[in-house]
Amino acid sequence: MHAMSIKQVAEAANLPAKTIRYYEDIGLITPARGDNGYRSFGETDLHKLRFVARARSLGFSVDECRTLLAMYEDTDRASADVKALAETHLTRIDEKIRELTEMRQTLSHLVHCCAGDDRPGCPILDDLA
Amino acid sequence: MHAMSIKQVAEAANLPAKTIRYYEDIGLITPARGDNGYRSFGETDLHKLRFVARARSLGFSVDECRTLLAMYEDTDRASADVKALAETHLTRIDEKIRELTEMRQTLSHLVHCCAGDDRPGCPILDDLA
DNA sequence: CCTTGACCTTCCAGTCACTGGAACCCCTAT
DNA sequence: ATAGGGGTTCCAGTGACTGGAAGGTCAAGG
Repeated sequence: MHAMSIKQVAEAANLPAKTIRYYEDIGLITPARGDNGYRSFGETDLHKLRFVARARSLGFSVDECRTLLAMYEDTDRASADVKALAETHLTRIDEKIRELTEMRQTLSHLVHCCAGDDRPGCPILDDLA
Repeated sequence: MHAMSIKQVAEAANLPAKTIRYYEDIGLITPARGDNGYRSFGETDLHKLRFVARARSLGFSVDECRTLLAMYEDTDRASADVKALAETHLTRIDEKIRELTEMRQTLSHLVHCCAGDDRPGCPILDDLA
């Protein structure tokens, strides 16, 4: 038994303690409690937290993390289901990249056109207006 | 005088009426009021709303839009100030693109590795775990 | 035994930029 | 008179935390 305090598990999962309490609040994890009411995290909790942290870092929403966790625990589900979720997410990422790239394009053009000196005339503001 | 109702100005600025009320709430615009208490938008209001809509579409925060509007109205300010703001924002965009591209990279690799059939084994979940 | 300090607990509020909805007012046309 | 299509306010919710207040718990040191 390696029961951990919230601080220890936070360290181990590389997540703020606040976030871990929040994840319990929304039912992502359900750590045990000691006699004093303190949370007591086991290996399984740590594993889940790391799983979620990784998925979050890949941009999945917390709700998707919940689904992914459920899929991970359901050893019978088809890999196609996971793939579908990941592909949807990939599409979303591509869309965001596209939007940002377009912004970048326009903005970088404007910045390039702006003298950036102490005179008032500014093509950036002119474009916005 | 082309006084407009909120619906008309919303149409003209291509913004939801709700958003325009919100912009008034936070002090971005201060439309006049008619005898019946209805908002009455003039050309200046429309111009500001379009300005903000354009800046928002380039990814500036609402607070930055406020600053940009102030800069636009201050005919004495240096173009360097505007450029600095835009460059900071550009850096932020680049950073986001970088993050998303990294996510995309990892995720697309995983998706590619996943059979996506009715068997349970899935490299995507294996990576998360 | 008492205190100090580090830890833990809960709960409430705030973030950002809206968005939805309820409850109500105004105006015109039928 | 009523129906509709405006308008108004205010309150609550979104996502994923984050900050802070008020208070409980525990081990070590004086």
